[in-house]
Amino acid sequence: MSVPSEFARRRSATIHDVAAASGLSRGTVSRVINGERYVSAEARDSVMSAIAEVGYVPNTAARNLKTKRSHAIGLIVHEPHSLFLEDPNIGAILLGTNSVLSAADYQLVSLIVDSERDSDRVAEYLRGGFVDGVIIISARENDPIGRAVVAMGIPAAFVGHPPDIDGIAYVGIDNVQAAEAITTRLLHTGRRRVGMIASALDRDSGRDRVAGFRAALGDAFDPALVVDYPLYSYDSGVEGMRRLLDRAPDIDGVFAASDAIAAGAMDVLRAAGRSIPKDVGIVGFDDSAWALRCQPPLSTVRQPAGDLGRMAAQRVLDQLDGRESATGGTFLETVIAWRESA
Amino acid sequence: MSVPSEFARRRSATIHDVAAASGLSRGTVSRVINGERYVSAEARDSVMSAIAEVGYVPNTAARNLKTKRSHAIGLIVHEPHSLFLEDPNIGAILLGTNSVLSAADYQLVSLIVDSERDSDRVAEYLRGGFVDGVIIISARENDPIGRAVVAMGIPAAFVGHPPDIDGIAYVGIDNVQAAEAITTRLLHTGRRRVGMIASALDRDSGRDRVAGFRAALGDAFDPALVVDYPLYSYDSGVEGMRRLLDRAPDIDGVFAASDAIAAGAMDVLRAAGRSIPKDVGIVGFDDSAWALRCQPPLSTVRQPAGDLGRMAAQRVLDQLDGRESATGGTFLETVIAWRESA
DNA sequence: TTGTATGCGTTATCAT
DNA sequence: ATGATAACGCATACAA
Repeated sequence: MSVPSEFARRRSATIHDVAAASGLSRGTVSRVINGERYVSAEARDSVMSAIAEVGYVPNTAARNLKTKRSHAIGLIVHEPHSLFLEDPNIGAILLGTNSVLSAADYQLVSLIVDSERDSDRVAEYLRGGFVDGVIIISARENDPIGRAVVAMGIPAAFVGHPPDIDGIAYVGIDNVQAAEAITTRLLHTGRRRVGMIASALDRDSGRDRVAGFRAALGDAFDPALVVDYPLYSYDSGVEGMRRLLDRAPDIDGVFAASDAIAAGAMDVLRAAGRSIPKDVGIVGFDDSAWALRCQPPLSTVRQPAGDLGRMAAQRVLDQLDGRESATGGTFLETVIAWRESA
Repeated sequence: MSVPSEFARRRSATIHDVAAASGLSRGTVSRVINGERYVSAEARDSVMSAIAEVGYVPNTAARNLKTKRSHAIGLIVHEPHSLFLEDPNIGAILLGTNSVLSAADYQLVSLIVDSERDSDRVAEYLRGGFVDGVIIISARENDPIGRAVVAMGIPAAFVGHPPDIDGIAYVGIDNVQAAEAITTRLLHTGRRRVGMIASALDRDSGRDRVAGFRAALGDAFDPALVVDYPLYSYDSGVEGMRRLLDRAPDIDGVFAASDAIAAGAMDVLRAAGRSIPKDVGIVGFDDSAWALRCQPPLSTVRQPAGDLGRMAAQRVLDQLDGRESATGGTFLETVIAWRESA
């Protein structure tokens, strides 16, 4: 150990000091601070000026201890290193969540899980009463934190995809419907041999996109034209497009399970001398920063990431007020951003 | 008001319960929990099993109230909406900070400032004793939060660029040196007419990059070949390159103050029929996701964003232990990622 | 080595 | 409408 910082030593004004300065009791001061009824106008005034005079700020630790509420809500981001830096939706979800919580006077606290150790510490943090509720994005199946949250019964909402647990609230998009819609539009441009580069088949989102693709194709569906990779990455797109080209040189349409994948696929197509969209039409998923950077700009499914965040926050707030039970999914509409790649 | 959630009502086991279950006193239990000396092995054992038995978890609010420490450190992200989503460094800083704090068993708590209201609430949050220290990225000059932090004397470190306040710790890169280095390398490729698209001249980082550019050019510096725009964006690159081409059709080298700017400039150059790097060499700054997406890949300055985050965390930790005074800057080395655009 | 007692700053329940 | 007082769960100085 060493010298504690000067900050830690400092004592700031308490209700006690305010009471002394105003000549009223601590009870009355507390009532004024919490805006309760049954306080005279004059009492309120003198308390207010006493507060200003002594520079009082409420001590949250004490208040939390007493009320068992922290007025803070945690947002747990559980992404592997690389994806975290690349995923365009995380930032938007964050901002959306923050806007709703901010309006309700809750403090958003984001917690990053980047290691086993983090996982444990975050679980501890949650149990410590630092937060009244929690939003979890991109939970894995079999996630220890997810299970801890359920076990504790803390108000929560998952965003991204439904977890493998019952009795939990979640918000997401309808991946089946969205995939089917954009594939259908791709078909309407006259494509005959359409393939898919799928990804993350260990998650509902990944599986559902394949299901939608298949539904759109109907009888024309050919399993040989679907390849899949674990990660929604540019590299997966490169690999996948090569395989697809190998299997079906006459391919004229591609549905990529993410924009990053589409970007990789497009570079391979270009290198193979195919022109887009003349020879091959391609569509993606996410409407991320990749989409506009592609040449030509990519047609893609827009995820309402901000709304996802807002909705998740709202659902936690509702549970907090006992207005809602912690169960069931909410699905938000996606829209297709139709550009020049198909 | 409405029905409070069931969670809020729940009471979990306390030290009291553990004491009862183990037949020891609350004091001894507390000592075991905090790993203090002077506890017998048998006492420790029975406390441990009692903890497991009753499912005890420490109440952080109570502990904070008593110790005046929260073992949490805040990371304040103060970026305008759009930049927040685009800036590639923020995620890396976040991860770097988290790794150091995690190892020291501190919980990182990220706070987003996205509105005036947020600003106030975050200040309140800091005063509430939720965090023992704070890291602030991309603070503005005249930032109310920055001033609040200084006024409270809470251990802090700024990352990104030095604030306009004295007696504060900050970490950053040497923008002058980095800009000079990459411009020099650009000149060594034989360029004669080299321009710059500058940005954010209201911040040190922006001004320093111009200074470095100028230093590298020496007598060859021509003010007419420097254009500037408020935002480090793709659009600034498009605009800037058009102006530069207008003023100096014979331009053969460009230093863009960010990768996004470089990307915009490259698209304009291509549209104007200039080949890169044959006709014009171009370099950027940041080594962001843009750099690899450019055609050809962009030569650029790599910011050690992860290290910046780690260093900032370390400096806060040092202040917390009284090991360091809260003042002075730390500058980290940049490296140049030399690719094909120049 | 262990137990006892006190206080951290609030809110909330009583009287008044 | 206001004032006294008892918790909240913990750490710690002191006594044993």
